[in-house]
Amino acid sequence: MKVEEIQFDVKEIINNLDAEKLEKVAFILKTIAHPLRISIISLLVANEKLCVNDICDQLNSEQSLTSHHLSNMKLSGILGSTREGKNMYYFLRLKEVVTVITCMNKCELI
Amino acid sequence: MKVEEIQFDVKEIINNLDAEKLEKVAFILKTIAHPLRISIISLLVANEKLCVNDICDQLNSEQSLTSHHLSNMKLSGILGSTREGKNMYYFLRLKEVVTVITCMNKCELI
DNA sequence: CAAACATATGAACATATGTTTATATATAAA
DNA sequence: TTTATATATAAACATATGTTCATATGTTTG
Repeated sequence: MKVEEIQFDVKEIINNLDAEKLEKVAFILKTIAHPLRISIISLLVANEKLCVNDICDQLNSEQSLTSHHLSNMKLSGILGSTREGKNMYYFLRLKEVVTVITCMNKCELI
Repeated sequence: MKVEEIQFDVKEIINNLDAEKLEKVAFILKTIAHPLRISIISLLVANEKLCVNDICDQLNSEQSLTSHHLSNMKLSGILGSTREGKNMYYFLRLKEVVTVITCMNKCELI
């Protein structure tokens, strides 16, 4: 796909991005734009669901900090959670996040 | 494309996202994740280059605020600028941003 | 060079976000 | 029902970000 074609697409796309949608997009981007959060999301893309301990172990992150980020992302609708015994399992709300993840990897950065 | 296929792709993708790249991605996302900034970028996708006044007029935004955001985005490498007489023209560094914009519109949000 | 125009910048402030520490709550197991 | 385990939460704090206002800088024009 050539640059001009991409650009044309983008122009089309931009015309359909009303202010309200822009704010939603900004909101979701801002919510995941943090290294630890992206790492968490990465894990959850690969794993379907994980409990807090799993995540802390794999990322070498503190329990409390991790929990804070998980709650925030849950509040924002990025993640869901479900309790199983002592563990709280978090999972992706895929529809909203997968395309963002996919996009991120497409970005050719710096 | 079915969800399972997308998910498979994403798993592949995630495996190639090393920590360094994650931070870069987080950085660029954070930089553009703001309504005014996205609006500015929208304009610049549609227009190739615009001076500060053009942008303020079209977005009904304050000169100083707009200028601050423009400088920040320039510092982050999102935008470039070039002076022509009294005017300072800003433009997109397309390679880094267009795919992000394109992605944003694909996100089916809330 | 003075005035007008376009843009940038610094200071002050408000608000949001991220982090740590300590502690509370929920569940399971002894 | 006490203890251990897993997670959540509140408070305090540090830092980052966004905004406004006033003013400085750069450029053109008279």
